Amino acid sequence: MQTYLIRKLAHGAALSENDRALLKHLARCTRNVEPHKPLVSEGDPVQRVFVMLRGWACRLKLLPGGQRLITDLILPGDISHVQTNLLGYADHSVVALTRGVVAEIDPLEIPDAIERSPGIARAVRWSSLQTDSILRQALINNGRRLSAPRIAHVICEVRARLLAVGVPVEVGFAWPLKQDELADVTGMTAVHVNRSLKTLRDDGLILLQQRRMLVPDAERLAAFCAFTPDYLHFTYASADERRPQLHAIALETERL
Amino acid sequence: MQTYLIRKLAHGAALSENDRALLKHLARCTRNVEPHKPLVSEGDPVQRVFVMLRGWACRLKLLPGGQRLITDLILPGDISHVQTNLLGYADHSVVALTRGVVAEIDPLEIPDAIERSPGIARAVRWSSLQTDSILRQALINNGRRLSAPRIAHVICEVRARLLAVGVPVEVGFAWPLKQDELADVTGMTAVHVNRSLKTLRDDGLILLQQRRMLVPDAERLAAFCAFTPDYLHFTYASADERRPQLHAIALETERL
DNA sequence: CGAATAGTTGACTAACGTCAATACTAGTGG
DNA sequence: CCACTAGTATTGACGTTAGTCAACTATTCG
Repeated sequence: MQTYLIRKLAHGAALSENDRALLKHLARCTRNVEPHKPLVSEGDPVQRVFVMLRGWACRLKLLPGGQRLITDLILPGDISHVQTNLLGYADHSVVALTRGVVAEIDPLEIPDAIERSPGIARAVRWSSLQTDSILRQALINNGRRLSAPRIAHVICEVRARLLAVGVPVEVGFAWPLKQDELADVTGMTAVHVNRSLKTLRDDGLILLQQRRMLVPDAERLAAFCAFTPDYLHFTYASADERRPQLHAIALETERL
Repeated sequence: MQTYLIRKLAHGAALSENDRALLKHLARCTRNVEPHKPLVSEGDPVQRVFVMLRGWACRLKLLPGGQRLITDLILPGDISHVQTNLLGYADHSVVALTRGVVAEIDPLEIPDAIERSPGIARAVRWSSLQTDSILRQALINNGRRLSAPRIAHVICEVRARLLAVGVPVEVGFAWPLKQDELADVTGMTAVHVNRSLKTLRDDGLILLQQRRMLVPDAERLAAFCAFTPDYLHFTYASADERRPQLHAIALETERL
């Protein structure tokens, strides 16, 4: 169950068997979540660190006018609120986008783990560095790209992040984002997202139906939106670790 | 010289006299910087942590098409690249926007300081939390606001951040951002920034001339763009600490 | 003083938002 | 199995916002 977490952190540092066991132990308290149910609400006291073990979630903030914006997509393996317990309350909400499983970690256990394992210490720092980098990239994406490449970039990023934790994206992958949610990710309106998705489909850049996304030619989509995965900093782990049991899972999910 | 740094960090944690001395010692190596000169270039090896002691800088990333976007404004007291040395290279550039002074800290000295002082440990974590929060707010600002309130929000934020480290904003403050730079902050074009600034001026919300910004009615400007300073998390320090020696500094910054 | 840089303005175009009607889909209960 | 419903997706007509191009003015600096 904690596989995604370990696969993700393995990109940030070499993890020994001990480190992996320690991580599994840390993320031992799991909880099922339902779509659209908030994991954390803005203003709530926060005493836990979350790890997304399965499914998607997002951080979002509300504007006075009732508008929303999704600032981060939280994918399997991602850690949320590493430092937030410092404030004592959440300055943004975290909402599940799919059915899923999260682990809750007592933040008091973390310093101990960090002290015992330099690998974990490094990996956790790397992870928050990655979060920052993704945020900055989103700022650029939303600020300096037209609608279609903007959406394409989100798709490329999600695909790369899923690939990095071992989801077999080559055969298509679950795409839970509704059009209004994608609008809140990209700072657009749902209607315009619809039109932009249509052009991506019409140009054969994506195949999206029944909440499944297939990118027939990843290079072409990346070229279309000038996506380069370097800002994700997925460079540390071995290729093995990045793409495990491809064929096994491919068979499983063959049907589109 | 390190006053801004200490004033800023004092918002994140209570700092003893010892802590302050330690911070001064950490930031002892200072360097003058010139406007538009990069402090760090994307791809460069990074072995230093920077602290902005005087003047403004920014982080920016370039797009293939030659477009730029400024992801962070770095104001006096701000720390840059706390964790980046983990990657070994810079994934974005840092460029000075004004003449100024930066301190360079050897990252190897930081763990020691953190171990010796819980106050500094907490303050540094708080600082990177604030950076994250500012990034998320920028995403919302640029994604869900029209041009004039978007710019107004940047002005409100800068004003609040300067106020928090003791710059006497009530009498007007130095505003080094050229219109094309403000365009890169907000994800707009310079022409449209110009028009939006004009409407802000025409509505009496700001007074901007000769690179000096005066906000005659901060509440009105904040209301105009629905700015609330809570995401900056400037809540820890005492009011004294936040607004020290108003007139003394007024003289000081007049020259900058 | 002239050259370079920054700011301003107008006319026009492209991108995106708004409103509203319609179609599709999945789940529900008869 | 068929309505019925609520949520989601799609499409068109139209309005608004922001971008583009280009001329012109103001400021700065050598």
